[in-house]
Amino acid sequence: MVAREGVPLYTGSIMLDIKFIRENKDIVKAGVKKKKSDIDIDALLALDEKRLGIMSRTEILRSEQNKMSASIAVEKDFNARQQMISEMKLVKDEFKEKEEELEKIMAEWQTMMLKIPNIPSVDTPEGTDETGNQVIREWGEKPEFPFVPKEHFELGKALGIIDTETAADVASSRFSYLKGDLVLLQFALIQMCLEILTNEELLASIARDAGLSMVPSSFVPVIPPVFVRPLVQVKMARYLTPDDHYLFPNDDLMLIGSAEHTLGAMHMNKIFEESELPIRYAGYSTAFRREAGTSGRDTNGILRQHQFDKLEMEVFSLPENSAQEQNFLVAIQEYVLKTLQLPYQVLLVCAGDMGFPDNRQIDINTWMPGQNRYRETHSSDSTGGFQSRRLNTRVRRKDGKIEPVHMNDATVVAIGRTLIAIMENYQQADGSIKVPDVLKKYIGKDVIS
RNA sequence: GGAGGUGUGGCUGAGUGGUUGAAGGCACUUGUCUUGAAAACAAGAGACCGUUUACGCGGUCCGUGAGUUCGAAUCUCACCGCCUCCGCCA
Repeated sequence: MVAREGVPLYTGSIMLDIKFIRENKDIVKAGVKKKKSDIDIDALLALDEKRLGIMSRTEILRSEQNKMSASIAVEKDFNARQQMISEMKLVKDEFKEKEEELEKIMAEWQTMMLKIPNIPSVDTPEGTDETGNQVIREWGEKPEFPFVPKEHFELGKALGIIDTETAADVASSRFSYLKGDLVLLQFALIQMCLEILTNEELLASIARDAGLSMVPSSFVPVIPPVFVRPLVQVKMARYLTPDDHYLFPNDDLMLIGSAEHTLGAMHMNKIFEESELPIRYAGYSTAFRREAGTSGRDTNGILRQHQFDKLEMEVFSLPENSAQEQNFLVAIQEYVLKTLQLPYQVLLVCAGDMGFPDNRQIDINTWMPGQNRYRETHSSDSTGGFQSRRLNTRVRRKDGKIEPVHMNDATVVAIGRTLIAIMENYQQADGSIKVPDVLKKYIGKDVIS
């Protein structure tokens, strides 16, 4: 089922609806172009026409076969029966031939379909890389230091709370030992965020302050598997380049790069009733990333690691509510950063820089004084019905119509980078780090020194 | 790791080669009855693809995939999941 090389073979129903592509050729073409994909929509549609032609011929043959079989079943006369059976043998041969032809075209068709990215929303800016991203909001006062602020790895090493050197000997580069108060800080962050996500009163006020007319229910905390089947990753539209993932071919498994990968797949092949939605999850897991092709970039400290822990939100909602859901998730992200008093900017990610399954992506970059710039700490992906169509996660509307649910995922807190932001923003002249007010109660001290 | 068992529609559960997308029950929807509800009775209800203005028609789906056969839920093989026992580990 899974090819050892390349992308696992997936034979389920697929991605962008082919009907939608047929009927909205120009929209899809423009969207694909905006996303900087080189997939040829005209070629796909031509292939699709061929596919439908062969399909209808196969179905006619199959229909004849079914009718004949039924006749054979009720035929009492032995000779007549034998006669019919030998006739059927001929039909069978032709049928097999057509079916093989169809199979070949289906494989080609599917390969193309899998390569079509989600179409960017209208408000998504044009652009090829992160320079095209638009800052839509900024918050917070950048701290002023009467000294030259240090980077997190200098602070961490001096305080004995980050050890990448031993980790490199034991594991390899891009791993680390987090120690002492930094570990307490991690669990304090997680605890604080889970308290936010399960406090319905607070969630309601976050929604209200963001101008959203919704009464959100609590997020359900989840600890998901960190291993996932490659085929499921294909359905999540997260199996793009095999090099990005840790693969375990002996077990036909791979490590997740985010809790999103196993949270989003929780309801494969499920039809929700309209009244069951929305469903909101908060998943805590370790994320694993090979960081292939990033050698030389961010090599110091814990900014870009092969392994880091992360709390992630995943929401399944009705299609008409998914835009609002994304705004809600971003509002939660901003609430967390405001609570921690960390300056940030909110970016509308441009078409060329956004994820393959996204139709709208919002990133948050948090101020890192040691680097004297904003770095990405949060991401929010609105994938619409793109992933759910592949996963076959649907909703039965009140009028009986069935359609893909919409899916949103977003970071609550990515541990490594958030720790960096705290360390660098809260550092003091002597190299110690003040504990943010809201975290003091979890750690039981005011300063890490 | 060894031995055995098992996988049918939202749930339960019949069905071991021939008009079986699949009996029965539960749940669901709509009627009748009722002041209303319950109960009873009657009828209806799967998903996907193609085709059709529509009614409809055709095809696919009984864990997944491949095979045998004129014909597969039913037979064969592989894989996946679940259960029980033994071993091992926590």
